[in-house]
Amino acid sequence: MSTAVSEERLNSAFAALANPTRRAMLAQLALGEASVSELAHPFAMSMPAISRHIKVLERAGLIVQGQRAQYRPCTIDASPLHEIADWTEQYRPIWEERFDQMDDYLEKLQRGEPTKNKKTDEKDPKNNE
Amino acid sequence: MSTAVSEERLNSAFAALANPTRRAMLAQLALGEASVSELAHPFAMSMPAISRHIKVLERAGLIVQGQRAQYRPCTIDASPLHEIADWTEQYRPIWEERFDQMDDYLEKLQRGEPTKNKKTDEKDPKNNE
DNA sequence: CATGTATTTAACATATATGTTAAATACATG
DNA sequence: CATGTATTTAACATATATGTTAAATACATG
Repeated sequence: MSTAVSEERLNSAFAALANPTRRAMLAQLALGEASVSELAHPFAMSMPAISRHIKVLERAGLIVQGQRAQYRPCTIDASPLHEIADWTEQYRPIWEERFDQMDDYLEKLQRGEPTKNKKTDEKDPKNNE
Repeated sequence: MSTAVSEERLNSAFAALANPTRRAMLAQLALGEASVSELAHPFAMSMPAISRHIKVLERAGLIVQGQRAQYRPCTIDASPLHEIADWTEQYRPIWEERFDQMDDYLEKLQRGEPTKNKKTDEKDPKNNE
């Protein structure tokens, strides 16, 4: 029951989130279910465009689309966000510059990728700014 | 000194991370600085392709590229990852299904987007699985 | 069942992403 | 300075992303 976070799932989730319209839609869905038209409302964009943004979110597993009369109510599914959060947290020691806590971090990385462990003895990651 | 996380920065960071080659490069850079060729090594891909992946990471602010003789050593800059982590954390109450803790969350969202606060009274976000 | 409302699909245009090979550039060095 | 090593740029091909308008589909309802 650990993290079977496939590369593919990260690909599609990151790609879906790279678009501000889709992030705004997610933000709205965080407030509760919404129909396609409701999701469309804030945007100066045709319905087909909206519909496709929704499809992208759905294929990324970020939303689920139901069916109620002629409406397709959308609800958020945050599990891909959870996966992204976990993925990102691996790098926390870096942005916090806590190189002492890097060990667990390196282990985690190595599980996913047998890199050949090079010069980790560098200390200042931004010396040419 | 709060979070001036522009939409643009999120766009470029998410887009950069949507590619598994680039995520693998970041993972390697987390182990320490690496040259372009070193970053290229794990991949069956031409140098120009590698070079462009690096440019994408650089434009997203995820790496900084130096200059040492004919090498362009790359170093990670995790701040966009920090921003993504922060952005993602907003949704934690949702994937943890802690709707009681949703309040702070909603505030945060509302700051970025004056949504018209609809039916938050729904409880089961995945009723059609 | 004709009509209205909600949504998707088709067909298209354009931009961006991702890769290639060949050539250019930049530096180090005998 | 000729040559080798590292990297980028040019020119190109192809796929995917993002948007449009027009038409189709699906359901509700007088």
